[in-house]
Amino acid sequence: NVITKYNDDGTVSTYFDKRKIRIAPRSTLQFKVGPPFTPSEILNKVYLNDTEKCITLELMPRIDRGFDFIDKEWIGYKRNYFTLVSCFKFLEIDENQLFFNNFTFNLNDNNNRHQIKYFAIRLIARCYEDNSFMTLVQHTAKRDKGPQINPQIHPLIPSELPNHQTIREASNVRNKIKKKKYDSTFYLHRDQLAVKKLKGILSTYPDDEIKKVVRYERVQFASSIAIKKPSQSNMHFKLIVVLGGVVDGNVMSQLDKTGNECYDEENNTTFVPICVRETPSLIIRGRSPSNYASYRQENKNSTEKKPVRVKE
DNA sequence: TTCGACACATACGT
DNA sequence: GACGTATGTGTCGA
Repeated sequence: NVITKYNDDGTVSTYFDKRKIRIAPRSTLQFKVGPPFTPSEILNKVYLNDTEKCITLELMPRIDRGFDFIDKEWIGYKRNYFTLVSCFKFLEIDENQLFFNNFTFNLNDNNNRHQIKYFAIRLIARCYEDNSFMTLVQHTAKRDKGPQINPQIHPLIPSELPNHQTIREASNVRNKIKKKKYDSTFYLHRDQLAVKKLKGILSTYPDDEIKKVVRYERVQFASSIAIKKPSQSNMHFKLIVVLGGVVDGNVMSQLDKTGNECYDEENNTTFVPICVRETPSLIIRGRSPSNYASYRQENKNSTEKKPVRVKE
């Protein structure tokens, strides 16, 4: 009933069917590495400074909660949270060089160059069959008592992806000392840099606290989405991580090949996709009692069977 | 049948 | 170890 798999960092992912087994909500077994992503698909080239030299960007996303591998399919639950984290890297440039060099990056649109103000990542969901957009929502730890938002575009600098265990450990930290411990893993504080005057791309990020890792936590598919097709067969979904460059003005029509709405009217900037990675086909189980371990078929003598509970 | 709202349960973090 | 927190899911009723 349970499949276990060792992660790169020695932690274990346990995949189990919630129709058969119930695991406590705060159990660490709820954390597990999800499906592998497709290789990067490049949508726009990035040029270094004013040269013709192209820079290769590598996206490194990982799912750390919410998807189980059951009967060769990746399964999530509409009512439950998932966690997706991501970083990115330049293949040709060590991230530490960003601090000592005045690198700028550009996108080409025919003969026009657009200087990238900052790199950013966004998360979207689509229907696997017809590519239509699926709304995602994010809660705070307060859930019903807090606000509900759509996953945002997050400015980001290149970094290593923290391992699965680190994401687990840092998921609900309030303690100051612990926060400090993880700070350099997740943030660069531009205002605390020793560099006197920044000139390169770091100077055009919107805030002094710059993320090194995007963490989409407490994400769910919107409760209103349909899980089944009219034929009653399962709908399939995919999660898509997009790395983009944010540039001034509205250049979406020329450079966006993904159909994303990415012009930000308020700031008059455009998120231009650079590369994307997608999950394989995902199934989302709905709220039907048949998707839970407490479910018992009528007129069967199985009523004495209780759902299996796993204690640690 | 589906969904929002509220409730309960239980391991985690402090 | 007590207490508050976070989150899977049970349930009610529109």
